[in-house]
Amino acid sequence: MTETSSRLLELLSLLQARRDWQGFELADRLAVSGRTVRRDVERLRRLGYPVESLTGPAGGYRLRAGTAMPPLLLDDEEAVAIAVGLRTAARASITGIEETALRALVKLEQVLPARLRRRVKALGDVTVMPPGGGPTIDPQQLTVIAAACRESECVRFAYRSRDGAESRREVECHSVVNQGRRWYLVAWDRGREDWRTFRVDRMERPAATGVRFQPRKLPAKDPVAYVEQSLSAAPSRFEARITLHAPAAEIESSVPSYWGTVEPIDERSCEFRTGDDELSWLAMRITMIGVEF
Amino acid sequence: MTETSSRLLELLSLLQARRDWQGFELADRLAVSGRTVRRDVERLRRLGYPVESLTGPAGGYRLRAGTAMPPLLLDDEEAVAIAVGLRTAARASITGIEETALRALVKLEQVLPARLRRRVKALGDVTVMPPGGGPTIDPQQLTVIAAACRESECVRFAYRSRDGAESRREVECHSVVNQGRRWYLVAWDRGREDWRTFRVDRMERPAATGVRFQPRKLPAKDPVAYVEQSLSAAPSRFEARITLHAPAAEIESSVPSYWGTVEPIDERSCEFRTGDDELSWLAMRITMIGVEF
DNA sequence: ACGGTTTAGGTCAGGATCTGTCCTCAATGT
DNA sequence: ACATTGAGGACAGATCCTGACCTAAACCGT
Repeated sequence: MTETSSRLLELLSLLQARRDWQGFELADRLAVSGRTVRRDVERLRRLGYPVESLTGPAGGYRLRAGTAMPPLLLDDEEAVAIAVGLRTAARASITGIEETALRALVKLEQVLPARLRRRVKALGDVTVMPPGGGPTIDPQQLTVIAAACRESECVRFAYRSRDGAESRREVECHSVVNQGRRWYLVAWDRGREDWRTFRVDRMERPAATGVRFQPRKLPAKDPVAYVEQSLSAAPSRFEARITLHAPAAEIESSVPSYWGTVEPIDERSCEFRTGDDELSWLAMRITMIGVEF
Repeated sequence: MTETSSRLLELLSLLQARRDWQGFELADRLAVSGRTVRRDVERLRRLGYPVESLTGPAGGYRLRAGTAMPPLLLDDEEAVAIAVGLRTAARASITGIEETALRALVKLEQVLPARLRRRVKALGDVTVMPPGGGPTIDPQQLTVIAAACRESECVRFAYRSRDGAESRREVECHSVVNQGRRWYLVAWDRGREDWRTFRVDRMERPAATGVRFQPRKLPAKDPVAYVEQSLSAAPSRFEARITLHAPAAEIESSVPSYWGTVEPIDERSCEFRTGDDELSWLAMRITMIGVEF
């Protein structure tokens, strides 16, 4: 019955909104008898959501952390906060959860009411970019692409390759990969009839075409490996070999591996090889290592 | 019945995990007949969650964005991503949703399984602080305090006042207020028997005592107003009056109001009054305005 | 130690609901 | 035009839900 299910959801919502509830309060809110509340609590427990209870005065019910995530029942404000938080997390490139944040964001955006989506957008526009700049990535673009990957949908966009040549592409999205501060789309290019990786910040107005496709098998162990191999295949415009006055082991542990390779010279210094298309990024990267060179 | 309710939740979960589903797929996954799936979809619709459907080949079901937020059904990864995103959002002090992010975080942390909480903590520890430093705020502390506010629970902590004096406090939490890059707790100090505001970054090891209290009436319109009035009552150590070479209106719109006050001098310049305890923050604030002075 | 409060849960009866089956209809893409 | 897919009415049997009533157990404050 609709009645019972929605009441269970409402009960869950109440238990998330405040920590402690007494039985009669819940019975009141849900407009049922106390006996039914007890039965509902039992139902929730059977569904795997641990509802604690204490007897005696000052007793009551409380939703504890369990082993599985219960469905999160959010109000408008909270939904907006989560959307904004995820956008910044996906853009941050520091925490190591960008891809998951993106996945969660796609899920959220799918069901985010329009009025809330507007608010998220407004807040996102105000957001200050972290100093240092660099190519900005539009989280909106990212979610469009990630959603297309999830749904096996084709995407059309204009692409500006590294040498500045513009082209129009239509691709079968496979996956989205985050590498340091950059996002890449791994996809089957329908025009070229081959696999390609695209830098998301070089894409212009990506849009899902609505056409579905049968997922193909990627010629690599996983998308991350594929991106890595195509990146190393395409050499950078600038390359650097730097002697760092620090042990190789120390550098290796403190510097992300995709920045470059480290080779020991002696006990107290090592050689660091790296490259980039932008000289300023290269310089910044080296200074951020923070050792003598 | 447990069966029906959990099936509805699972259906909702499936509809969030992928966009398009055919009836027989859902029937298969849920181990019920197609007729029951149709009935379940109808139930969801009656609960306010808009499930679209298309007939014919290539038809199927799809959960659309509606007017209300459906319960979010997250897997472990996504829950961690959201928790981390909210922590950074609460700490960012740039988007204007810090307090709501904190509220959502409290709700999430209440039900976050222990193994996920560990992962969030590990990720949070790695997180790089934004350059510029400043007193760091532990999101963990914030959630403890915010939860105490929500539950009307007392909190005990050691406090280091501005002049360096240490004291132990036990307070009845009223609310948490974000002002620019700072967080304040508005609370009734049980020892002093009066209202106080505490800077969260000056608090040491806050912990809920478990004691509940009857909420008192705050002697101000709202907590934000209270914090503002107690901040202006406690003058800063350094004060500055700066002549800016830009119209007053422009400054007012581009600078947060809590930084200071703006008074026009003539059409092309204005006076900006501000103050802070730390000279370096004051300097940074002025340079961040980004106009001649 | 005791009484009051609060949750736990068994039982019962009547009513409501759910499910699968069967069938017909409508929409849509090939 | 046809095959596919969703919509939904009808039915029968099984199941479940709810409120009422009652007893037990845990717990707090006095």
